[in-house]
Amino acid sequence: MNERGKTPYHHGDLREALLVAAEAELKEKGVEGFTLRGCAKRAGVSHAAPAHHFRDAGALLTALAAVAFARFMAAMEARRSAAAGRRERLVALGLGYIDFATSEPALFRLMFASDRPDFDDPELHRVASASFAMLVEAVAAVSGGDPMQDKAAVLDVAAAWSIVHGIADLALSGQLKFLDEAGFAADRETAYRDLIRRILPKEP
Amino acid sequence: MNERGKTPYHHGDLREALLVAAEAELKEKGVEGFTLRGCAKRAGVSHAAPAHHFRDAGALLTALAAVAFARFMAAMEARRSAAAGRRERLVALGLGYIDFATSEPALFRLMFASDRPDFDDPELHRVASASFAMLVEAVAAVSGGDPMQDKAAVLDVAAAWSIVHGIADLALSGQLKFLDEAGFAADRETAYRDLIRRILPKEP
DNA sequence: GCTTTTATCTAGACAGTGTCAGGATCAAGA
DNA sequence: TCTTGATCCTGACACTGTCTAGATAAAAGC
Repeated sequence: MNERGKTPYHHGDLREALLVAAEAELKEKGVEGFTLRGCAKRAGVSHAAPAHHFRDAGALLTALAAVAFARFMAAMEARRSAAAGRRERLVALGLGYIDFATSEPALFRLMFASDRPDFDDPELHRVASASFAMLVEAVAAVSGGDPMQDKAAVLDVAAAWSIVHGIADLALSGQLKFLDEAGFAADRETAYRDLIRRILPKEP
Repeated sequence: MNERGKTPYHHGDLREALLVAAEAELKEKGVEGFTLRGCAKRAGVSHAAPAHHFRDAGALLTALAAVAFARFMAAMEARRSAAAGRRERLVALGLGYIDFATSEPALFRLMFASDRPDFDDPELHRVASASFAMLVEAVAAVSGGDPMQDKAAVLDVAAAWSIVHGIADLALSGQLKFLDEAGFAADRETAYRDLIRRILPKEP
């Protein structure tokens, strides 16, 4: 350590600092403008330092995608826990999905529309599967059947995921602006709610 | 021209050749691995030659996205014209949407999940709007109201686009494989059809 | 016909990128 | 104290996109 606040030779927790830097880099430059050297500069470290913590740029993005999935699940959980009733909890889960996509577009693109992360990575695969399981569980609570056996329940899962993912991806790329011009500017959420409810299995 | 088949100094139609090369480059390397120099090499031309036809790499991808939208519309039209009945024609349009996404994943990503094309470009904006209009028209034929005025009809458009886009994007990134394991391997199309039908406005 | 203009393409250079090799620094254990 | 291993830096390499200057050929002017 250097006693007078100067930058010490060893960072302390460079791995964590690089993840923070990578997120900032991603938000500012986008997935396609992302730069490993830029991350190193943000973390105040030489351009080759990241290699000691991440094999290459893809590995850093893989780790970042993993923490993004964790926050993604938190966003869904936040909405779900505030809702009452099985149907409303599923709708809330979808709204959380959309919340995350629109508030963290860069991370969402990294997770669902990029080839740079290694999706065979065990940790990333784990959190991605966990978020999928959240959805399956919420759908099962509504439709009744076991979504991994009952053919109709499988379609319920696909329908729920597709409508929510479609809304999220289109909203993220600014392609649902026509909703505002039609009077949904004040609260798009009402519109989203209506859309999600359309695919729910019929009330018994 | 050089009479004995050697490469002439002037290409003849380099602009078109670059678009072909760019498509091959995109399919092979993906949006994030796309290289302008690689396109030049594929077209058998020096690395700086493309500058005379496209301002920069983004302009080439913008032009490519425009031709991709044209083919996108053709894929939807092919399905629609083979279907009978207003509802079935809308479903068919959606299947064409999904057809294109799964058969041309790189182009689809370029069109809907990339920041590299300039979507303010007049030509690109034109074809993108045209494909949107196709969808609006097909929905209007089913729901009755004017989708740009009637609030309910606007939601019908958003619902149709979202479910179809969601299916397309998830299928493209291999995230609907669970459908196969549930018995839809033989014909996913049946599953897609069922999903799209769920969001259609109720039959009168 | 011949010259001049214009469009097209090549060659070379520059800064910036990811990654590799070799050396410097420092904490911790022998 | 000395050695070991982890951490970080400097320098280099082959690439990238883009800029410049010059070469080539087709078209236009006379």
